[in-house]
Amino acid sequence: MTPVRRGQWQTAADVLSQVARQPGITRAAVARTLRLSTGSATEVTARLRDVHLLTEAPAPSQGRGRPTTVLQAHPEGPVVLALDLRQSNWRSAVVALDGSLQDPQYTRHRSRRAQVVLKNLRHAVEQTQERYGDRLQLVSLAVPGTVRDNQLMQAPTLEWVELDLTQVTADVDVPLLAGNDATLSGVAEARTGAAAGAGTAVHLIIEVGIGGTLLIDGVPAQGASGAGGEYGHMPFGDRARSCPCGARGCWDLEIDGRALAHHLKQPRPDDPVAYTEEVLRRTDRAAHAAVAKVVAALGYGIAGLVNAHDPDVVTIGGLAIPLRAAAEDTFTEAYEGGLMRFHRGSPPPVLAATHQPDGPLRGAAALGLDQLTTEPAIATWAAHHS
Amino acid sequence: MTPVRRGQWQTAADVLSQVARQPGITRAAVARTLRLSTGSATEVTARLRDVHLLTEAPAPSQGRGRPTTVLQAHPEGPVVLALDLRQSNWRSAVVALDGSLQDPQYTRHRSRRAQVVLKNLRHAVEQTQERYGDRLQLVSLAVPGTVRDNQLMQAPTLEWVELDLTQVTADVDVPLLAGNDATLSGVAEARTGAAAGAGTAVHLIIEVGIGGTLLIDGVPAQGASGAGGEYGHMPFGDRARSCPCGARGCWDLEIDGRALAHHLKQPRPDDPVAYTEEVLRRTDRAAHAAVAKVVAALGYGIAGLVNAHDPDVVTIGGLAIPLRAAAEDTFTEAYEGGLMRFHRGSPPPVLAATHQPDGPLRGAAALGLDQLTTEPAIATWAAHHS
DNA sequence: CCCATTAAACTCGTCCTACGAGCATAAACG
DNA sequence: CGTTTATGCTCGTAGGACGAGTTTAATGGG
Repeated sequence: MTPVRRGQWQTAADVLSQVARQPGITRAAVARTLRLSTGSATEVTARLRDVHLLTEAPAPSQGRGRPTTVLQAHPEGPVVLALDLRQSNWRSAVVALDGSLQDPQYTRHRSRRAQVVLKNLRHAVEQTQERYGDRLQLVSLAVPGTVRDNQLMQAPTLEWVELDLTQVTADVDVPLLAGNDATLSGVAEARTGAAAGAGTAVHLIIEVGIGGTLLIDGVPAQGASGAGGEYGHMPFGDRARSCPCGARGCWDLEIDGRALAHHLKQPRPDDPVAYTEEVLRRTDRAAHAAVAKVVAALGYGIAGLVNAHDPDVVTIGGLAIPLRAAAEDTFTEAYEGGLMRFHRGSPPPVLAATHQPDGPLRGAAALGLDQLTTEPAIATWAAHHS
Repeated sequence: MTPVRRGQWQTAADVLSQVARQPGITRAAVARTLRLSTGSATEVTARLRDVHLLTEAPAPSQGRGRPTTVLQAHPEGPVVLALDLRQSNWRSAVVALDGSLQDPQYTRHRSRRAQVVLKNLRHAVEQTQERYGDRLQLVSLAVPGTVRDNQLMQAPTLEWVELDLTQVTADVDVPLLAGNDATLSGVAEARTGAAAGAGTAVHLIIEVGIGGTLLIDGVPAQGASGAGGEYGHMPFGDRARSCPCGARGCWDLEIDGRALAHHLKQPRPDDPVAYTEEVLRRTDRAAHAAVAKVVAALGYGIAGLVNAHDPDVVTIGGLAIPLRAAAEDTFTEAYEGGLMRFHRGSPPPVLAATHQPDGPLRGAAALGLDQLTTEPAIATWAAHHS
């Protein structure tokens, strides 16, 4: 409750950010990267230990010299509850400051009705609150749909309409941070996955339609209301075809199972993901041709995004990985053919995402931890913990 | 040369950023926005005065109470030389910490040959160095072309090939910051123009082709090598048409004078800008139809970018303004028709840029000042000035 | 014209943090 | 077992931010 003095916990915040971004980092390594003197490092870690934010464990010795310690989350430290809502199930984990996941849970939906699912999430939040008490600082939720200021605007896979997600934390006095699952999986890739270390990264994931995000230094460009990253609704496609989103010529329509069905002159599939997997298993010429068309549209669109954003790396996830693998040459040709000439010398690599199923959960965890490792958050926590 | 103590000049840097971003701001206003106590404000300004970074002038009194002061750049303070290279001329101005432009100059190219133009710029830099001495901290250069790590990759309007721009500062020991003119005009709009205050903004400018940038909190997303923002080379267009950039179906080809000529079945114009202005002056049906097609492509593409980035506002400059004005309804129809449904309730406004001719210069100045108002830059300056 | 009101500047004691220098310590190496 | 090496620890110093109290310069009412 004492007013926060400017810069008081600045260095401490920097240290915690390091710990959150590189779990298992040692005290000496942190001091080196932050250019801290050993004296300051001693002081900062002592202070962080005093307020229950960190503990230290002896690090395995690396050659000569006095061994250093590994910085770990304090057993009484703050945590984030990360939730990942998916079409047929949802997952949760409690995340400590060093990024470690505790109590991972996996639950299949019994009912897919919005109110039932939200009630289950709310229950999970309440249980976590009971278990962790004041340690629970934030709930970070990944949702497969367009999210705007904690409101779900549309969720085609779940077939939900507009929905207030703050219901999830209605029973507890903890802030909620809801985000799009594709965006969050991009965060995971940019922090600890295939795009780790990239200054600018583009992440794309195909499930039903294509979603993604632009990441700058690991921070997603979420736009004015958090709805950024709807790359599937850029008009890369045939303007004659209209999209359920309301626009026409959307890239989406050229990419997912619906596009395959169109090329194969079949009716629009109920489950575009399963349909795509089915087509990928087929070995006939028609299936190959349809896949090639989709892969070309993918490579071509990615090239456009590379032209626009000049990323260090592009990461792809979901069905994009098997699709590309099914027509590697077609992809490369479309991708490189769509690039501006000066990019061709060293085109940004298009890498498969490494986190895959737990990307959204990891990303939600990472963005949640970002909130905890800000200076004001730490100062507030410290003020309450002697 | 004394090592910089962490956080030593943090508050001072915050104050200077305020001054640079809001020229003419008063000391009291700065203290309020930064939540500084009056005591701290007194100390910080005194320190900044001592090291020749700021001066204070009495502010016109606003009602009761002791009058405050306006924070201004110190007459002996650091400056940036902002340069704006254009097709037929170049401009320069010396920018002080409070954003004030001194010694504005305007020079028409006598020759458009790269080496001649660069020599003139180099001469201007040298003269500024002679006049300002150590006060000159940075040269910030706007160029109409793709810039990558201070190298010009392509400049279609100037018809220059790859070029090392660091030649401009070869005679002086001052860093160079080169950037694309469209990107920099976007910075100007986001800081003090039509997009002022926007968290996320998209800026687009049509001259020869279409360029632009995504701005997040006034900072352009410049990509891995500074070549971001080439929106003209997203494949929004007809894939059958190939673009001089090497790709196909570029938006560029649907937007500028070359597109108008295509629609009017005329040969590719030498000067697409003049050609566009000419067509805009025509009153015949064919010209109107051609303009309408281009305007539709513009609105449609902007909608795609809005879907992808969810900006607070879109700003347009150059020929985009008269083009839209020539077919307002067509634009609105294409723009709103291309938006995802949930954006239609309140589509981001598409505003005319307010800086227009001096946008790139202002943007270059702003990004240059960003460099000077960082904590390490201030600490270094202070160490050298008693 | 003077004094109350108001907003802001100034002064100063206190607290806090980062730093550096010097010293202590725990491993590996020969 | 001493030397080498990297790191941790202690403590004196310096400087900034803050708050409380005081002063100052304007307005506006009586």
